[in-house]
Amino acid sequence: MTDQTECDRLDRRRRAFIEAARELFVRLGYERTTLGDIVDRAGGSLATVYKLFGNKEGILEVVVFEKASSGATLVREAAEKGGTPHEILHRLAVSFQAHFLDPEVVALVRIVIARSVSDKDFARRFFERTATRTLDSLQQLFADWQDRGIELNAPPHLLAELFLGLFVSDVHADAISHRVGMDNSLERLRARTQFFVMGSGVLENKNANISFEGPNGL
Amino acid sequence: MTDQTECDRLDRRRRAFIEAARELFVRLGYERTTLGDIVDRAGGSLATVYKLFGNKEGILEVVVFEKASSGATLVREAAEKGGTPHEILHRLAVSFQAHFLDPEVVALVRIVIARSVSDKDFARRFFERTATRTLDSLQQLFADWQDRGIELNAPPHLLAELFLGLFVSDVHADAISHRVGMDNSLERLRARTQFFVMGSGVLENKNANISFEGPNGL
DNA sequence: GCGAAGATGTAATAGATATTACGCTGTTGT
DNA sequence: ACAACAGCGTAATATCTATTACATCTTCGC
Repeated sequence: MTDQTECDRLDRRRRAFIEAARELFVRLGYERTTLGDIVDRAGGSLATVYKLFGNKEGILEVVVFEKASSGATLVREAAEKGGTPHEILHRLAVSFQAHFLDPEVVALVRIVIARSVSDKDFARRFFERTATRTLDSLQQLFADWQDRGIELNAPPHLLAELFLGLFVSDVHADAISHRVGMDNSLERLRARTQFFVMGSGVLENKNANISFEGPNGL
Repeated sequence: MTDQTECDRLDRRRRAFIEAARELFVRLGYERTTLGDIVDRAGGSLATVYKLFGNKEGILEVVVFEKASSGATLVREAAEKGGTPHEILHRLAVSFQAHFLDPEVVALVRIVIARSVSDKDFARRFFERTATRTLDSLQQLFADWQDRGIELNAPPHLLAELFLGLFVSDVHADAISHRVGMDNSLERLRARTQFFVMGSGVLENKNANISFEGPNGL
């Protein structure tokens, strides 16, 4: 038994199951997707599914947490490019919108919410790895700005909640209404960034240019 | 057959079924609640459930739409009391928070989202009767203010979305995380209202006092 | 009290699907 | 080429629950 080839073969199977499961979960939801469906689509056999994932929950766990990333990376990237706070916030808004409103992400959120009733721990872990981390990293960002002398109207953690809330409320609407009359125009996004800039008090620091000289542990 | 007493008897049964179903749906979710559970808790019999509601979906429909009210009434009430826009918005924030974060409402939202995958129309109707109506009525409010000479930073419909979003994002967080570390303090609410007041530009109209002399079709 | 309409409780039906068991097949390393 | 073994396909199991059917019991006007 050459471990390498074995591992590859199984790994390919594993990938196939995961892709198929994601596709189906997204389209039909968790409950309505049967293990039979997954096997039909991925090839292979039920026995292998059970060997690899233990049970149906096991596959869901893998599918969800593979896709569930926090926005921390996006925050870092937007901040690293520098510019005025307003510019940074707008960049961030663009990438947040793209990330959170990705139909696959929304579909997985639906599934997590549905499961959260019977498996609170699962949902809590999901929340932790997505929202909580993103909030922390936003809070860091605002705290950094404050340290650099930018005046803010509210404590960083409140601003973090408010900024993220701008997008979460859209995710929620999308999760329920399945994008009826959803407007994702750049205009709308700009208006929201503008609104946040005014509300947070960042506006008054219009000329502050964030560059990278100070110690920056973000 | 005296229609009245018959009607009363059936009605009492109907109420009992609805209450029991709501209690169970909220606690266990829709899928995990069996019609047997409902009958056990409400008394009566399966046959009567089918006579009254047709099938399991029928009960869900009634339970959900009985509880799903729009915030339009809250908007009207808050506006009618008058005061500065800031005061009105704060009153509104208080009642919105109480309404949207009611655990039963959140639980029903979870159910609607879960069902939205297989029954988009159901979810769309829910969205229509809650979010859309509330948005319309907020938009009205802001448009009225504008007509009375209050300057706003953004068009009324955008402000309506943003104001409602302040609460929807909390509902979403609650729906997933089941209130771990949720802060519903009045301080936080005040900060949010303040934030909105700044962002919307209502602040600059600090002295405007909304009274009721003009035609007001809200 | 009586009789009929309607409610009740129980049990049968029927279909779905997670999970397990098992014999078969193709691959792999020698 | 071959022996061992991992994955395959199928079928059986076992349970669960919406829905229907039916015989019995209540209720209520008369």
